[in-house]
Amino acid sequence: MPRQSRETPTDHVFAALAHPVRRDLLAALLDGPQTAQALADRYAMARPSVAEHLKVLRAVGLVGERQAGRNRYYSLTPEPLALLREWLEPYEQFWRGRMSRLASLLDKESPHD
Amino acid sequence: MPRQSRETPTDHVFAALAHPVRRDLLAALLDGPQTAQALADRYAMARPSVAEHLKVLRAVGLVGERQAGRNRYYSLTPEPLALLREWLEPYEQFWRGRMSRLASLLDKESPHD
DNA sequence: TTGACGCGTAGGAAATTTCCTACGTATGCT
DNA sequence: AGCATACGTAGGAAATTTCCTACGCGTCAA
Repeated sequence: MPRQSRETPTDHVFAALAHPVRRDLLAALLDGPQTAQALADRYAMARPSVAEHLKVLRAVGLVGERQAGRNRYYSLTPEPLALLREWLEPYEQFWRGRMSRLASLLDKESPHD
Repeated sequence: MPRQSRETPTDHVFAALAHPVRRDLLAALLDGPQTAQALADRYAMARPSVAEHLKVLRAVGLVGERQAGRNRYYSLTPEPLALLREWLEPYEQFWRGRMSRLASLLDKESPHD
């Protein structure tokens, strides 16, 4: 039974990115599509473990797969990261608000420096 | 024993943001500093559980605390989210690269539409 | 000083995650 | 056909996370 009944796509993206290995896999795919075996070699990890992580990434749409003979190439599809950027927005706004308040405070303390 | 010997601040920020409750707490703190009790009431969760989550957020620098008599107010300090934005950068670059390749491909298919 | 309240943390149970080896299936080479 | 290789997934052990109640400390009001 899941802990939360309502899970948003953003929830899943954050969960997928939570694990360092999965972020490493995404970074590796910046170099282009690769097989699970190649990725496993690169990170000194058993291939089935890598496959599990890739499954998680695939479920949230961060990687795609393409079959080529007996090889399967995984590729980066970064579109869901837009959800992360959207999530960031109110916090950056909050941050800018604090900065400008700080600036005007400093300005009042020592005006026209 | 930790799973990885080298954990970066970015690792910790991602781990802290992985849990929906902790993201909810950050969102609540956008409204201003609040006590653990007030946050617990807001999310129908026992106060000690909220305190644990706040401790995680505090450890990565996403919240600060201010003692006021017997109350302790937690506040949002969003600076560490800059690490998240930095992490995003190569993927957005990758994305833009794909978009422009797609655009030129479409342009070649039906030029000067 | 005494009692009520807000707080953090200890201790532990339940759920989840992570990683492995073992296995069965499909593909390509000889 | 026969064998080696790449693959996904099952099954299970170990570690981690999450959440609770219980407890002890500090603070305010009478």
